[in-house]
Amino acid sequence: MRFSRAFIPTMKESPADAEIPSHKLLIRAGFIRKKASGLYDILPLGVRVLHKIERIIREEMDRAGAQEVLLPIMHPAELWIESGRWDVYGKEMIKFKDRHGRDYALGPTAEEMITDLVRKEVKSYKDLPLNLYQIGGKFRDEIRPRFGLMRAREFIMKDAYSFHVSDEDAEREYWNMYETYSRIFKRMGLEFKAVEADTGEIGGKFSHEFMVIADTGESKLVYCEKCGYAASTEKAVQKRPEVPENRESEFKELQKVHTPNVKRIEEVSEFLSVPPENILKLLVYIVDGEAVAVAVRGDREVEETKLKKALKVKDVRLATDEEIERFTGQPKGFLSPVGLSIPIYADYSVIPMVNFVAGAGEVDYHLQNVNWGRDFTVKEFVDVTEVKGGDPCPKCGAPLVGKRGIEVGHIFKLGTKYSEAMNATFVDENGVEKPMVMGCYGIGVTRVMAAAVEQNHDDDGIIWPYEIAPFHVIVIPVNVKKDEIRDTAEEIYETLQREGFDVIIDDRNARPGFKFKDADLIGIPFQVIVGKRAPEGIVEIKVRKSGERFEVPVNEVAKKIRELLYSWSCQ
RNA sequence: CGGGGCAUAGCUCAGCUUGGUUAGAGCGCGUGCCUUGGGAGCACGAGGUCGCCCGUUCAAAUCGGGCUGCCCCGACCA
Repeated sequence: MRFSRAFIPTMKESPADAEIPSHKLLIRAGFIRKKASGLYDILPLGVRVLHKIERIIREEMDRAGAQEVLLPIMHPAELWIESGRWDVYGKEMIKFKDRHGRDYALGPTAEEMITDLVRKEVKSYKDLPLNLYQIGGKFRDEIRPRFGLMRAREFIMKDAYSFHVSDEDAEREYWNMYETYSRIFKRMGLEFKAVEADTGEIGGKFSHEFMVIADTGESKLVYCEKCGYAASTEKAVQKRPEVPENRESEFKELQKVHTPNVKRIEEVSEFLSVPPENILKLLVYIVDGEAVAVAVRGDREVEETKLKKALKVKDVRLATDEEIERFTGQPKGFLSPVGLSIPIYADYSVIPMVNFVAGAGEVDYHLQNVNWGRDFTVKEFVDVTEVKGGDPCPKCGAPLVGKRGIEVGHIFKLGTKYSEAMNATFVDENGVEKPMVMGCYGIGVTRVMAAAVEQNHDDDGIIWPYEIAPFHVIVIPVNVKKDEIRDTAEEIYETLQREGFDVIIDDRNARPGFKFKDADLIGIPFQVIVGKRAPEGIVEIKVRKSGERFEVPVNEVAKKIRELLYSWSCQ
């Protein structure tokens, strides 16, 4: 590719509506352009990266025994009605009618479509297992598209669905996909972590998310370097503490203290010189329409996904100030568990607490030496607070590491939810008809591109991992008007291409600084700079990632790049 | 959908508070000169129904109302 002919519109300034590095840089470096909220044009450089990502996915999926298909993105409503998701999925789906007035949707995911295909064609256990995948456009009318490609309304996804005769076989395939995904993200050169995840709407026994580690990630995760435990904070569990022996013997007398205008935990902590760990935080939640109190240790935060699961409810939200007063008869900021009329669920973190501080149920007063069991009744101890870095691992007790991540892959065991709803059955070796057991496995292809940038960039621009870079090498003649420089650059360009590298030559008649800036911004791993020493047959290789520079003879450029690549792969 | 903000040249933004000549700058774009190891310089030039509609006024980018689009904060997810 010749830069002078390439459609690579770079720019010096970031668009005003871009917030995070990947969004800014992908636009500045000419990979994408915004069409409308959550909709992006993918430009040639972007397409090159996506193709590379897709190629790795295809190779690994095929190797794992999956087969590629391509289903329509326009889904007939009947299938979604049949699975019961036409209304459940609701506003997230783009729905429309054709000229005959029939309902359709643009597919946000394809369980129905694939199940319909398989139920029609597969009747016997002899045809199972089956793992089918596709790579293509998906549409979700997100409530709030944001962060560029990270949460777009139209995006590219690899979605795979597997069908099995038994739960055991579905589980075997689940772990097959787990290994496959690990290989995929490793090959892409990304730092990632597979974590236990909440199964959400889909349900099922377990599920893993694949997170690309990045500070700007929307998801939080914790992992244990000692035993390997890793989980999304929506899922990460706390070990249930033992109730201390003879705790009653430590109980002190309940006391009411005047705490004028002291509401927040930090304020209470400071005013009474009590650490937050010995203050009870009481929150009122509306769960499926009913008010409940949730008690947690003062330094902990409620994780609503866990709360939802622990209480086995669909909807969870914090009560408004008005609702708090109405349901508890107590003022916000001084809520007391003592004499509270609504049920109190207490987090595990409350179990070991003794003689703690809590609100007194009236303005400007707190209670000291409060004890659960004596002063109020806990309806149930539940695990509902967010696990953080530093907390003990629930498996082995070692301190957990906390990180932020970008969810780029998710694998689920679906069970028979869709096969039962849609009557996808097979006949087993005993002639018995059974529903197929399913699994599903997604990778956000466009999101991977954004995540890769989020994880690999610096002040000058993108730093692509070699495997998914739009080009491996950019050849930069510093002055195309000087024959020796231009000719040497052209020679290197052709040689590298012949040697199998993806290479672009910056043959534009521009000043060197201008070209260097573009090369850094676009993030091509190797820059071959052809300058002053070209007449002596010496050029410079600059490594984008490290900034290292090497002077090498013209005929050893490919060799040197190979050496560098080899040394990286050994790390 | 709730809360907040923005909308002026391709991009980033001034001007608006206190209405009044021909609406500006930098970057980018075109032409010429000059320049070639980190987004050079000079000259000339093109480019705008000031998001849309309604209103107030002798007069609206500027004041008021409505609409639309976009962004940020919460519930969703690859």
